[in-house]
Amino acid sequence: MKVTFWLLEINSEPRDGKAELWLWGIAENGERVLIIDRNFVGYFYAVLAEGFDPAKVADEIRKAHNASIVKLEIAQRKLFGKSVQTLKVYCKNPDEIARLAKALREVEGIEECLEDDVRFTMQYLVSNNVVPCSWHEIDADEAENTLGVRADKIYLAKSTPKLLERHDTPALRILSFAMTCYSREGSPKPDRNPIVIISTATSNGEEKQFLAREDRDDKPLLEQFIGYVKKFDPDVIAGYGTNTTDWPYLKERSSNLGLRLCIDRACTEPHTSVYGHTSLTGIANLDLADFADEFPDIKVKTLPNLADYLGIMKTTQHPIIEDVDFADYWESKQKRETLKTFSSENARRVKGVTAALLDFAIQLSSLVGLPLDHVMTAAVGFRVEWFLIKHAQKIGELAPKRVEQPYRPYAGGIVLKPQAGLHANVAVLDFKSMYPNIMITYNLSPDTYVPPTEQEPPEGTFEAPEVKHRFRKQPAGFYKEVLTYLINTRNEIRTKMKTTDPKSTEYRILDARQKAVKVITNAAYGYAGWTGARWYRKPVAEAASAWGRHTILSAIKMAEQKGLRVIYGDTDSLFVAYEEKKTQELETQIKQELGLEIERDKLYTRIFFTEAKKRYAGLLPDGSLDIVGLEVIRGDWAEVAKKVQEHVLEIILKEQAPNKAADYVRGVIADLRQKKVPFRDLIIWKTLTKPVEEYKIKASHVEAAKALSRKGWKMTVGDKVGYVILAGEGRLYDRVKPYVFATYDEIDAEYYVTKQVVPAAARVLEFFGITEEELLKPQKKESGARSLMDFMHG
DNA sequence: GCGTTCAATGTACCT
DNA sequence: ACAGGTACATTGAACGCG
Repeated sequence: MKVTFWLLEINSEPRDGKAELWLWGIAENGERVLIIDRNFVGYFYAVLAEGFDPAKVADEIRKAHNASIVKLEIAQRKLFGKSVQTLKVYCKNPDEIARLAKALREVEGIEECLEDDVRFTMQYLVSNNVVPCSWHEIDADEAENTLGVRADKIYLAKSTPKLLERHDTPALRILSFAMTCYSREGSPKPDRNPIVIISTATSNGEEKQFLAREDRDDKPLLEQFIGYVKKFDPDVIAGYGTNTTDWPYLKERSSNLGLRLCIDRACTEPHTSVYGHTSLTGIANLDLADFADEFPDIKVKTLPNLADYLGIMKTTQHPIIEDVDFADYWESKQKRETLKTFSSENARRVKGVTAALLDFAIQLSSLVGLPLDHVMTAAVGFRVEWFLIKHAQKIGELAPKRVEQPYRPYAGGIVLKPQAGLHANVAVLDFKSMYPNIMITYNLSPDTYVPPTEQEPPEGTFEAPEVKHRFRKQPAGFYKEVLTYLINTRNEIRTKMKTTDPKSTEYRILDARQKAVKVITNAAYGYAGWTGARWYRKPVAEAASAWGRHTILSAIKMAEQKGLRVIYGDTDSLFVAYEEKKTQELETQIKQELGLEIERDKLYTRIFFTEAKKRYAGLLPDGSLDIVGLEVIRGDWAEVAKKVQEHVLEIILKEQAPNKAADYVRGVIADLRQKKVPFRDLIIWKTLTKPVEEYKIKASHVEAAKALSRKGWKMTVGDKVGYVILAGEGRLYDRVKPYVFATYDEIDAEYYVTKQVVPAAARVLEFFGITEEELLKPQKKESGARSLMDFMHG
């Protein structure tokens, strides 16, 4: 019979010395189905050296390794665009692939073995064009559920799933949860600290809370939670920080209490898989902490901050409780209620964030071909890479080996020195997807690269400026094909969106899909220059940036010839004193002469530049402020300084009143000294970028991290450490305390005045003749301050 | 021995 | 574990002084 299903998850299971694939899906009628495919045989390619007879080499191999080999095929493939003769070696047991490939590398006539490093499930997906989070049709027989798995129907595959052209998503059952542990000695340890609360919120609107007993016995809690998950039978389980914290904790805690944490659909325990993430058989396990990385605006990546940022739950209205206070809250009768509320709100936050971001994750998964629960944990480079591998398969290109490459940096984009000060009517002209378009235009790709030793091919080459790397004009290279496909696809989606109701589900999915396509498109250049990439070729990235520099420099020349004043520029953007006609002419000329499109992005009513590059603030016609690079948008400055600088910029850009701004700053300084500024505005956050013991110098955030460590808090690389500066003698790093341990009385207000507020304000005001010293003087000084017109350009 | 100078270190940002 | 270009604060050793 024919079964139409949407692929949620995939895993492989050993069976009789072979392996079968389990495809977990949702059928059109809403049934949860497991399709077992026993027909797929894993393989790898043995690339033949030139001049060897494939048949003879194949015979040799058969003789030596007959037991492990199911089938041997002679296959013509491409490697970096070059035609190669290969033997496709099918192995009975996928576990033997790596071993056999290693053995075959020693065989005479075999140059290299490829794709032996692609995991079995991924090989199945890629080679059959089976795509996660997409619909397929398959010919299958229904089988009895003798496996004890949780599925409405089980089928045995009779054919390969056939991908269908549709992008809708079935209604998924989603379980969101949040967990709270009790510990008096820092980070909870599963061998001694109980889980006291687990809160859940499901997609069907149910909310539950599981509590430890009064004696903090959490065995019943765990049993109830496990039972509840089984009963609800989710397709997706979402949480925050679950891969690193919750799942390992739940697993170890269960085991210590003599319980088995079998909540997945095969009734096995969660297993740690590649990328350090947790897999639940038949269920997509989503850790929203991985999603937080998609939002650079969120500086301190916590669940409440993520939910706040997405407008799901404001931290101002639903206050957070710090980890260090959990034990106290649990022990007090009254506070425990607050903690319980906080916990259920966290489950609700998880639910809200999941609802907001799942569309994107699903579309990214279906675009790059990685299963849903892997795609968000995968680093950007791997997302691009899987997309490329999927595409390579379609055109008979082999996935090259990842080869250890020495890191050799190369020149990047050009940044112009800005014309410092205030400007009115400044337009930003941006090159549209500059690097992808350059790669397409000049056919930059590993397979089109012509090394210096090679002769000029008859079809001719594009030669990059400065670096002189050459690329064949024909045929279209791998990157060119992929990027063209991506750009066309995005345009098609965006065209379709124009005729779709913006409130419809379809529109939402299209928008998520075009975003996913954009992410992959924009990451392709970086991928090409990443030494870890399978398709790494330094000249490709180096040529792209060289052409980028050439392009922007040419554009500047053209602008200036037209009398357009260029105020600033960075890599692919030009800031010009806006003149409509000249700007339009420039757009046309650039399109004609450089073959690249530039578009007018923003038009600033006024814009302020410091002397420094990459730092400015502009006022848009709608009255909003765009602040770039300055302290306001940096996560490692105290909030008090950021607020002051933002307000100063607003006064400057909107009212052009530096003295008013200075008075405002003096007011905040006075508040600070009187301790009227909220404590939370004094916290400084910095990331731990390496293990504490590896630092060569004493740094404030490292000292704060050590203090947390001493109290039992586990500090790991990537953690953000929040600390405050205390009054006292000595080096800064000696006057640091994690904010969760500090009281307001200990604070060194003077530090925040002289090292935070004043420098942040002076960064802007110094251009208007107001120095740090003047800001520190209690009274405003009328004389000497010049009129703003003296600072205005044009 | 003490203050000053400056390269090194570290973080976070921009495109 | 996608690229390079940039600003800035703080540390800590070298430096200068005499």
